[in-house]
Amino acid sequence: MPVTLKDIAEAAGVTIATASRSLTGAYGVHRATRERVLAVAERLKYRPNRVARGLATGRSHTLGLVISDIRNPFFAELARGAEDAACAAGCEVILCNSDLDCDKQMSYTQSLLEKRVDGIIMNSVAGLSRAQQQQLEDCGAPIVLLNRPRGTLNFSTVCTDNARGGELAGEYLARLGHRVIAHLTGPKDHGNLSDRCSGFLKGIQARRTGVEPIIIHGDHTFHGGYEMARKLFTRRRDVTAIFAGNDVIAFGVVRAAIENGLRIPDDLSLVGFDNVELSGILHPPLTTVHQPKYEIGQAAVEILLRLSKDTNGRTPEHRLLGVQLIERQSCRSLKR
Amino acid sequence: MPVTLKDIAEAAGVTIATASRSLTGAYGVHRATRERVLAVAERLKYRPNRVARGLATGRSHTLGLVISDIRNPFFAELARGAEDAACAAGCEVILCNSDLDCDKQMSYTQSLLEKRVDGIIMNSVAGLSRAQQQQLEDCGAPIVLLNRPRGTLNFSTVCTDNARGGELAGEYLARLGHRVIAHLTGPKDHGNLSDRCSGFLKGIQARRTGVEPIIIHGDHTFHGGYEMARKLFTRRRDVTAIFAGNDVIAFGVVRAAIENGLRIPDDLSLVGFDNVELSGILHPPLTTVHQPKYEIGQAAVEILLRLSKDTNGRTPEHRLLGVQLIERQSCRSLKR
DNA sequence: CTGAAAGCGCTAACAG
DNA sequence: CTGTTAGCGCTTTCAG
Repeated sequence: MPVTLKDIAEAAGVTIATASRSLTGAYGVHRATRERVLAVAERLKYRPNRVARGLATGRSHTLGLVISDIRNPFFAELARGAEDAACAAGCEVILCNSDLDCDKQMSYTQSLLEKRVDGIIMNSVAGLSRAQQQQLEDCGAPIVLLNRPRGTLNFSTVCTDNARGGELAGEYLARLGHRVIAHLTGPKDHGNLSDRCSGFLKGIQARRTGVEPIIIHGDHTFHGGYEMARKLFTRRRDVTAIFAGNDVIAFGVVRAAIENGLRIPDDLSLVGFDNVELSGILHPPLTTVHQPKYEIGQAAVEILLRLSKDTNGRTPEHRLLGVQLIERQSCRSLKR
Repeated sequence: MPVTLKDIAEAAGVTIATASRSLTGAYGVHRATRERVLAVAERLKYRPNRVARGLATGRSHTLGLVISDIRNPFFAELARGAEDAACAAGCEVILCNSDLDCDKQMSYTQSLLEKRVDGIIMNSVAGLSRAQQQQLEDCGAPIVLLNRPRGTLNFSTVCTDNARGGELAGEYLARLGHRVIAHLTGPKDHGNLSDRCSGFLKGIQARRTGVEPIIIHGDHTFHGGYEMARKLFTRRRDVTAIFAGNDVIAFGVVRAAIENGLRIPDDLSLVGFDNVELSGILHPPLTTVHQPKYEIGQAAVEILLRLSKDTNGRTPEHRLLGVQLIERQSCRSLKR
């Protein structure tokens, strides 16, 4: 049976009120008594019951992290950033894998709210019905989203500048002299990927440079990248560069290229997006747009922590994090 | 202000006791009243406060997962298995990254215990002092370890059969006709890796086959693999095969091989361990020992859940999960 | 500065 | 079958 506040109060010859005050470091306790209490607590190896404390204070010092899948290295890195930031602030993080399934997302958030978490980080609410989104908005706990949703929702957001990232990739390939550039991306309505796509179109400046963009939609997975690339190779042998919507798609492209006897970068230039750890390891090392994944997680937690303090004025906060083109060895210039 | 049990009791014209009984589905409630309560709860969108429930019942329906780093794909997969199993049982998982730092490990478990988690999954307690280990043993909550510690500790364990995995790798390479085989592994005292090493030595059956094993210790990371391989290549040009202690080490070997102009599998055969997703994507696809990562996570949660029920007879449970050699294209036979 | 007492929201005997 | 009554362990007024 764990030792409780009552135990240490008795042992120290005070009431549990002063014991509590001493332990929580509140003002208004004689120094001597506080030290006495602390000593007893130490001796008895007292461990406060945070469940009880949570019930009394209404704050659980716990955050919820609802992502699609922790096995996705992007989210693993993000989760690590979030967890480090939470840990530094004395909070814990509950991990939830939603697979972007609406029902799972809703039931996870429901459970988290029942546990009275101080805030929730979520992938995206794009797939949810309007009613579900509304339900989340007035759930009481602050929520930060990992994309930039259209519409004026009452959520905070942390997101990398996807449009700018796409633009960087487009500019870069156009500058290298590529004139037929394919962009392999995910489904049309995927917020982040769509932003990368429009950024890419802006970046190539087709009117001025005469670059022909080929946009292909598919699964934003390794297999999806592989399939999209395979089809592309049979249809358009004149493509000299590909911008993949993310690194994993790019890896699929690499595989398809190898199978088609295309060499990277000699026959085909390739740019990814994310800069997952693997991208630097792969052969050839992938040129890609770096996304500050760890920092996204950190920022989301910071926002949540701040928001969970002012219970009154909860103005949502929005952060757009910068991107960076990491030039490695998967692209070559077509200019002599 | 969230609606409480009291609210719905009043609205339904019963006491909170019957309300509670109706909601928790306990026996001894008239069907009609139960349904009335349920209807009211539904209408008022009642959400039980699990913190309060936890305080009253002593069970939090929360598990702690203390691993070294979620960015390690091995742990990500394991975490996913654990989370899925927990979710299916109506539990949540708190994620903690310890970096295998003793202090962090202890303070995380401390916090988890203060939150009254129903159980904890831990990487390993090998680095902890005897006193710290003892402290964990009588912490009250069941703990399952992800390795097979020496000594008779009061912990449960879930672990893959590392020795058998090493043996499979050794047998395989010897059978292909390799006669000088290097094993690149981590520090000497790393339980799991040591088991793989001894398994490997058993597998090659040096006495019968005449295989010469070369054991090299280093960092069990990409960089470590790269460094160990580089040194090896300068010292022993007669090595024709390498068994890497894990896939990440193997990736480092691949990189070093490329830089040294060695082709895999033509000039060098390579076997990994773990079968991380990447290993099938890499070029050439890596032959490796498959470890059921997802299942480890699942099994650990199952054990914890079972143990957290019988508060009395808590006999630790030990599970050793099978391994499998996944033959891909990173090895070749030296026999004609 | 410290004690007494009222909750936080829910569960679980124990009566009726 | 339902109500009454104690708590669970801690925080936090409100008095003294």
